[in-house]
Amino acid sequence: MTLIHSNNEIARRAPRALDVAVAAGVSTATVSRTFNVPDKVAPTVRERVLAAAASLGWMPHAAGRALASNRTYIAGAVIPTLDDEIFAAQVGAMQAVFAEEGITLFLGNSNYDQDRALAHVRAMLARGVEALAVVGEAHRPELFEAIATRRVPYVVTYSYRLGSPHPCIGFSNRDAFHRLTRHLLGLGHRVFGLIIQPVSANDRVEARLAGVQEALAEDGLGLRPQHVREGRWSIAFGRESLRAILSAPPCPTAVICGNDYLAIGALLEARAMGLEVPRELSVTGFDDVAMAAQIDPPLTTMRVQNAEIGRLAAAYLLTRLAGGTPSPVPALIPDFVERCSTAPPS
Amino acid sequence: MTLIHSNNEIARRAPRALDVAVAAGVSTATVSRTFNVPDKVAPTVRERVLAAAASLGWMPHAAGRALASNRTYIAGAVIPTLDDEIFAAQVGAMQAVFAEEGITLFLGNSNYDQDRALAHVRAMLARGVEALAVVGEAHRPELFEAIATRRVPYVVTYSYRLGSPHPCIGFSNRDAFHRLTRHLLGLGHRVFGLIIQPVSANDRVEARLAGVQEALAEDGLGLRPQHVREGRWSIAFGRESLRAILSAPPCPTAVICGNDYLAIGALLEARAMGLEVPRELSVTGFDDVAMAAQIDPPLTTMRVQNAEIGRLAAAYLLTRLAGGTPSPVPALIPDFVERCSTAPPS
DNA sequence: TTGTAAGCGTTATCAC
DNA sequence: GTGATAACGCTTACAA
Repeated sequence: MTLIHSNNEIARRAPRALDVAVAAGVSTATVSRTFNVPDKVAPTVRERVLAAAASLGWMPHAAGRALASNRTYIAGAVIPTLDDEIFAAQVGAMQAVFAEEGITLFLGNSNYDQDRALAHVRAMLARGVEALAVVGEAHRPELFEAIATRRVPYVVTYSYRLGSPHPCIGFSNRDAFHRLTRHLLGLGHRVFGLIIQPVSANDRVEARLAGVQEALAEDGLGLRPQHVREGRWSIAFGRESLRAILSAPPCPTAVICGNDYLAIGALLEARAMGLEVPRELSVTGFDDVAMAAQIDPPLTTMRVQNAEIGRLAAAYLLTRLAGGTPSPVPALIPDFVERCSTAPPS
Repeated sequence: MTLIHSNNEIARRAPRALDVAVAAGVSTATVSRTFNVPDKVAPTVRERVLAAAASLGWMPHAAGRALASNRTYIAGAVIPTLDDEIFAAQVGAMQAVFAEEGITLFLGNSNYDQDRALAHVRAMLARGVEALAVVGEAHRPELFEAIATRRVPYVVTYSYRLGSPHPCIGFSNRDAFHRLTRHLLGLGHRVFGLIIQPVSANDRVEARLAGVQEALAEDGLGLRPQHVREGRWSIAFGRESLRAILSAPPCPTAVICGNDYLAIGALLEARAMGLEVPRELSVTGFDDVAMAAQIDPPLTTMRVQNAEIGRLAAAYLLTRLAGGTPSPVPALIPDFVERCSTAPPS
C-alpha cells in the first residue's frame, strides 16, 4: 500500500537534478557539470549520470537554471505581420540560426500596431529574452527605452538609415525606390501613379515614398494627389487603386506599387480593364514574392534578401551575446529584377 | 566619489523586488502582492509600491517568479512552415488570444521535418511552456511522449480524425477532398489529375489523397499513376506538374490540387499552354488564399477557417490551464467555394 | 493589512 | 574529479 502510494507521489512531480543525482550516486553538482561542462566529469560517472537522467526523463528546469546561471537561452522577434512571405522568411532564417545555439525564439506579431509591438517587447523582456529583433525603427520611444533599461542587445531590421541611433540590418528603402523610379524615368515616363501602404508609423514606407518623390523631383516632376493611393496592402486594394488612378486625368503611364501584392492587384485589374501591360501601362512591385515571376506578365520588381536579413540579424545578436563587438553590417542592396511589366510609354 | 561609485553599482544591476520594497518602505511580500493580488494591499501602500516600481523600472524577474509560483506564462506552437498565409493566420489568432491572458508564445517552424519539430517541442518543454499546439499528428512518438511526461496540455491542429488519441482542432481533410472530388464527378468528369504535396509524414495530405481516391472508387474510378504528381508545393511545381499530367494520355479533364498555390500554378500553365479553363480543363485548389479569388479565372476551392482554428486552439488550452475540462471541439467544416475554374467537361 | 521566512531547482564557488 | 553549500529573485504559508 505504502509502496503504491509512494510510487504515485514520485510519478506526480517532475524529476529534479537531485533525483538524478541520487539515482546515479553523485551530487547535484556533478549532475549539473555532466550537462554543462562534461569534460570536467569522469567518463564513467558521466555515463552513469546520463543513464540516470534518461531513465528518469529529466530535463533541467529552465527557471531554476535561469535563476542560477543568469541565462535564459531565449530571444525574441517582433514583426508587423505574418501575412506575407517577407517577414516569415526573416523569422524562419533567424530561428534556424538561433536553434543551432540552443536559443528558442519568441515571436510577436504587432499587426502594424505600435502599442502591440510595445506590449510584445515588454512581455518578452519580462520573460528574460537575451536578445531582440524588431522590424523598423518607427516605434514608441518606450520600446527602445525598455530595451535600453534591460541592456538587451537588439537590432532593427528592414530599415537602413544613415544616422539611425539603432543597429540596423536591412537596406535603404529610399534608395531602392529611388532606383525603381529612375528606371521608369529612364524609359521615358512622365506621369506616375503610386499605390502604397499606410505611411504613418512606418519608417520603411515613408522612405519608399521619399525615394520616389526625390527621383521625380530630380526631373522636375512630382506626384499628383489624385494619383496617389494609400492603404493597407492587399491584392484587392491594388485593384481598386489602379482603377481609381487611371480614371483621374492626366492618365499615368506608369504605376509604382509599394509591394508586389499591390502590383499584382494592379496587373490583374489592368487585364480586367482590357489594358495591355506593359504597352499601355508600366507597373512595378517590390519584394519579389514567388508570385511575381509567375504572373502574366511577369512583374518588374526588386528582390529583397529576406532570409539573409534574418541570418545576419541572428548572427549579430549571437556575437553580442558572446560578449563580442560585431563589425557593423553594411546596408544590403536589393536586386533590381526587370521582367515584363515595364516598357517605354507608347 | 563614493557616491558616484555606488551610483554606478546601482545602475549596473537590474532592480529586484527588494529594491522596490526598500524604496516604498515595505517588504518584498507586499511588493509581490501589489502586482499579483492588488486587492490584498491597502490602496495607499499600493500607490507607493507602484510609484517605486515605476521609478526604478522594475519588472518581476521571470525565472524567479516561475520558480516560486510554478507558472511561466509561456505557450508554444510548432508549425510546418510560415511560407503561406495558412499557418500564419493560425499563429496570429492564437497569439492574440494568449496575449489577452498575458501568455507569450514560442514559435517553432519545423520546415516539414519531424526531427526539427521534435527538437522544437523539447526545447519548448525545457523552457517550461505551459501549453503546446502542434500541426498535425504525424510526428515522432517521442514528441507526444515528451509532452505526456511533462503533463503539458496540448492540441493537434489542422487534423481531425475519428479515433485520434489526441485532442484535435481542425477539419477532416479526407471529407473535404471527398467533397471536392464528388463535385467534379457530379459535373461529369471521369479522368482526373492530382497535384499534391509530399504524402509521407504528413497525415493531412495523406487524408486528402484518401478522400480523393475514396470518392473516385465510389464511381468505380481511380487515379492513373501518370496523372499523379507529388512534390513540395509551389506555384512552379503546379505549373510543371500540369504540363506533365496533360501530356500523359488519356488526357484528364479535371485536375485536383492539394492547395491553392499548386492550383494557381496549374491555372497559369494552362493559360500559357493556350488551354481555356474551365471549358477545356477544370482545376480545384484548397485553402482559399487571397490570390484564389483574384486570379483569372477565379479558383474553385475550399475555405478553411484558419484564424478560427488558432482561436479555438488557444481557448481550449486556456481552459485546460485554468484546470477546466474543455468540451470537445467539433470538427470544423471548410466551406466549398465554387468560382469559375470548374465546369462540366466539354 | 503587513511582515517573516521557507522554499522553488539550478549553477557556481569553494574546499577537499 | 567531486561534494557541500550559498546564492539567484520571487511567491506564499504562516504569524503578527
